[in-house]
Parts: sequence; structure tokens; C-alpha cells
Amino acid sequence: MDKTASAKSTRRITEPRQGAQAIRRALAVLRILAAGREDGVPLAEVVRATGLTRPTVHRIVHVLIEEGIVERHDKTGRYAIGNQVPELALARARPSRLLIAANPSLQRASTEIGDTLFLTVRTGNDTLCVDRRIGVYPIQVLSIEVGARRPLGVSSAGVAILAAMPAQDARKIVAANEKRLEAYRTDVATVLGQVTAARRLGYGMREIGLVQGTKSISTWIKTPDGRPAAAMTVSAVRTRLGPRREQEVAEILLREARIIEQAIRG
Amino acid sequence: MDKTASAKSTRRITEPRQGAQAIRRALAVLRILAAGREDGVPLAEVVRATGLTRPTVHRIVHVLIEEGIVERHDKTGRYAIGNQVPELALARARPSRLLIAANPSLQRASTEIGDTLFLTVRTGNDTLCVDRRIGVYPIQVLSIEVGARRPLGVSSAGVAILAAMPAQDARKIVAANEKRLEAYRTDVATVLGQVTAARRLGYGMREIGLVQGTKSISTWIKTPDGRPAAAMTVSAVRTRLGPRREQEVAEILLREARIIEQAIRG
DNA sequence: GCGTTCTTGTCCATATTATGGACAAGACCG
DNA sequence: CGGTCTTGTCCATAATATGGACAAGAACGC
Repeated sequence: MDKTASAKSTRRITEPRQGAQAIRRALAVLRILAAGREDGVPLAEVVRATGLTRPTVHRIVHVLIEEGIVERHDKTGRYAIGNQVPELALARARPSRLLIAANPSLQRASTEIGDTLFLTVRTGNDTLCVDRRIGVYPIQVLSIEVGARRPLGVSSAGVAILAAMPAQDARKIVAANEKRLEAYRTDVATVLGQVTAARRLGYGMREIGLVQGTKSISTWIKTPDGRPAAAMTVSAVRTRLGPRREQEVAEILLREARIIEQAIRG
Repeated sequence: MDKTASAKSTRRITEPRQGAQAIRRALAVLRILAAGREDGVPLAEVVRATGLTRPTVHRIVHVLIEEGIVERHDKTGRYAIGNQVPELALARARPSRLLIAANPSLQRASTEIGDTLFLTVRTGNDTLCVDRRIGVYPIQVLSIEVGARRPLGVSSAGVAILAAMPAQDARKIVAANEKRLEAYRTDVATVLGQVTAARRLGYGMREIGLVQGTKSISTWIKTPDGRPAAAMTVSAVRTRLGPRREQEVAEILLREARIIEQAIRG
């Protein structure tokens, strides 16, 4: 249990285990590929996003292809998550605790608000949309689907999650995502500004959503130990979310977020 | 394109790419863990099944834990697939071509036969149950669930899939699974015997199923290029599958397997 | 056609990295 | 309280993954 007094920096309790650089790198590549969904990601983009050298990424990706973990689309040359990943995932058949806990809240908020609702979790330095409810109002924001993965900070859900964690942790994550923010036309400073604003407001908000002409409002959901695990988001065409309605929607979201937090404990 | 005349053995066209031993090993570990489902697998079992040394497996597994790919159950000390794997799998939201193609056949055969039906795919050296239909007969074999993963050769589905491929390939796979067969109380010779029998019969069969007192019948499903991709299985208590009924059930399964093969082409 | 600038793919000497034998420590049993 | 399980750790060393440099193909402009 006692570490041999490491001459190196006296960091944290959990010094990252060494002896598996290649495995960590392969996983970093996989997470970038996952963000590309079915269409996949070009090699050069993986190189940019991971900061690895091209020969290294190339080697990793092609070994993963041989293993069935990655696929290459012949037409486009892009790389994507292969079908062996869902196969491995079948080992964990049951839906997560959060998904079960959030279900009634999503249902309730969805009918009450009428616009599209998203449940988004944090996974590493990314946000991942894990559930979506389409409202009754005839104009709906449908461009974000279950499975959508983005760097933490580019969506209102990401901003909300960052706002709910210690400022230092948030800064670290945004800095780690620096290279990937360019693709979303934002940068570290802008994101951190939005995070601060969200912290003050009590919820995350984006006047200009990722989709043109939309606006989003997100509340965070914390685990019992106080760390944000997910966010609940409403997206709608901007005109439908004026200051008055924003307040109403935010209140509903905040109420349901607290209910979900209670349900997770159970 | 032209390989520099390798002084080594003039093997196949596709010499396995090198430079990623660690990644391949990590994946081998993951596949073993996947077979353990939610309960997971003790470290020693992973060591046995993969043939790697214990320090190596230990290191790999713990790096994967840090990365969120693997979880360790504190009570039992067993290792299992972590929740980041389903998260990565969400990148591929759509159900597979096979699952869609097989759906009507499973429906039809299930009502016609009345016993539990399984759809099982080959993934590497394993079989993986990807769909199940419960029949109407009051006694049903339910012990095999969607997500169940076993070495090719220990289930009737595995035997069927092996029977449908060139004998040499089948031998290679069974040999690769040698260490894992012990856990199912069988061995290379026994499995190869069953495969030969299945090849003669035209379908896979196990008088003594994995579950005590059950009997299983499986037909293989080939992809357009002639390689077996999946198997369709009926399991029932042994008394319900006498020689007469075995023949009937096998005919239905064979008929539906051919229909699925056509549907995959589409 | 031919340079320019993208992209992806490959080679191989080298230093960094993963390896596994040996040891340790805890759990369970009789 | 020795015997037989298990999991976890150390570290010298051999083997492995690395990345600079080069190549080849694709897309575009003129």
C-alpha cells in the first residue's frame, strides 16, 4: 500500500498506473472515432484530436480493424466504431441506473414543456446523449440523436456539467479538449466564460445552439457524492424560448433534476 | 503493395500487422471478461483463458479500470465489462442487418415450434447470443440470455457454425479455444467429433445441452460469400425433442435459415 | 498535362515501453 | 498455524511501440 517514496512530483493519491501507453492511446482513438458515429472520422482528424503522430494512429487504427473493433468505410476512407463494440457491450445488458431513474422525469417534463428533451451524461472529457424525448409542439429540434458525443463544453449540456464541478477540474477538462474545440468554432476562453455564466445562473444556456436558430437550456444532475454525472436539456427554436419562457422551463428542469438526484440514491 | 520478400514463412496474403501486442492482448482480455457478463470473471480465470502471465493481465485490467472500460466488483473481486463499453457502442445505434433480416423468421419459427428460439452470431472465436424468442409451451429453456458468450464449440450453435466452415478453419478455432473448453467439461477431440457429426446431419445437435436435461438443435446461416455468420437454435427439455420431433424442428429451422440468407443479400 | 497541397500508407533504427520471474500479502480451510 | 488458494507489486531486461522521413495516391487549379 505504501508507495516507495517517489522522487517525482508529489501529486495525488492516484498516480496513473504505467505500463500500458499503447492501450491508453488505442482507447483515446476509439473515443474520437465514437464521436464520428456511423459516418466515422478521417485519419487526419484523429491525429489532430488525439495529438498523437500519424504513424502511431495509423498503426493503432489498423490493428483495431484486424480485431474487428474498428471499421473503415471503403468509399470515404473514414474510420468508425466497428460492430464488435456493441457485441462486447451486450455483456452489460441492463440499462443504467440513471436511465431508469430519469425516465419518469423525462416523461413528465416532456409533456409539460412540449419541446425536445435530452438526457446527456458525462463520459471522460465528452458529453454523450443517452436519451431523447420528442415533444408535442410541431417544430422540434431533432438534429441531436441518442449516441451523439461531443467534447465537454460545446453544448449547453456540457457547459452545465462543467459548471457543476470545481472550477479547477472544469478548466483542466476544457484545456484537454482544446484541440477539438476548433471543429466547433469555439475556444477555451469562450467555453470557460459560458461555464462561469451558467454557474451564476444556476443552469446552462446557449443563445445560439449547435444547430442554427435554436436555443438550449440545461440543468445538471449530481451523484450522491456531489459530482455532476449528467444534464437534462431542452432545445427549441430560439423564438420559442424568450426570457419569460426560459425562466419557466428552467424551473421545471431544476425541479426534475432534483427528483432524479433523489432517485439515483435509492 | 509488394512486400519486401520476407525471409520468414511464406504464409498467407494477410500477415498480421505488428506493433501493437499490448492492444491485442487488452482486447483478448476484454473478450474473456465479456463472457462473464455482469458477474464478471476472476483474474486467475482470465490468466488461464488468455494464456498470458498474471502480471500482464493484472496490469492490463487495472489500466482498463482507470479508463472506465472495466469494472471491479468490490465484494467478489471479479472483473467485468465497464459502462464505458456500451457508451462507445452507442456510436453505432442501428441494429445490425442480420437482426433485421432474421426478425420475421424468428417470429414465424417461434410460433410454429413453441419452444425457445435463439439467434447466435460468431464473433472471433466465440458465439454470442443476439436475440431470443420465448415460445408458448409452458416449459421453456431460459437460462441462455441475449449477450451470452461462449467459446465456439461448446453450444449446439457453436458446433453448427463450425460445421459450416472449412474443416481446417474449424480445427484452428477449436485449438485456439483449447484452454477455455475445460471450464465447459469438454475438449478439442469431443468438439471436433460433434462438428463432423453436424456436418453429416446438416445441422448442429446436442443431446445433452449446456443446461441439464435439455436438448438443442441449430442450423447455420451463411453470408453471401459462403462463410457462416450465425446460427438459429431451438432449445427444449429433452423429452420434448424425440427423434420424430427433432426431424420436424430441423426442417423448420433449415427452411428459415435459407430465408434469412436470402434476406441478408437484399 | 503538371505543379501544389491535400490525404493515407509504409519503413526501420532507436529508445521507450511492456514484460514476466520472483516475491509478498491476504483469504480461506482443516 | 502450515497448506493452498487467490490478488497485487517490483524492477532488470528484452522486446516492443515509436515517430521522423519518405512514398504514393487523390483532388484541385490553370
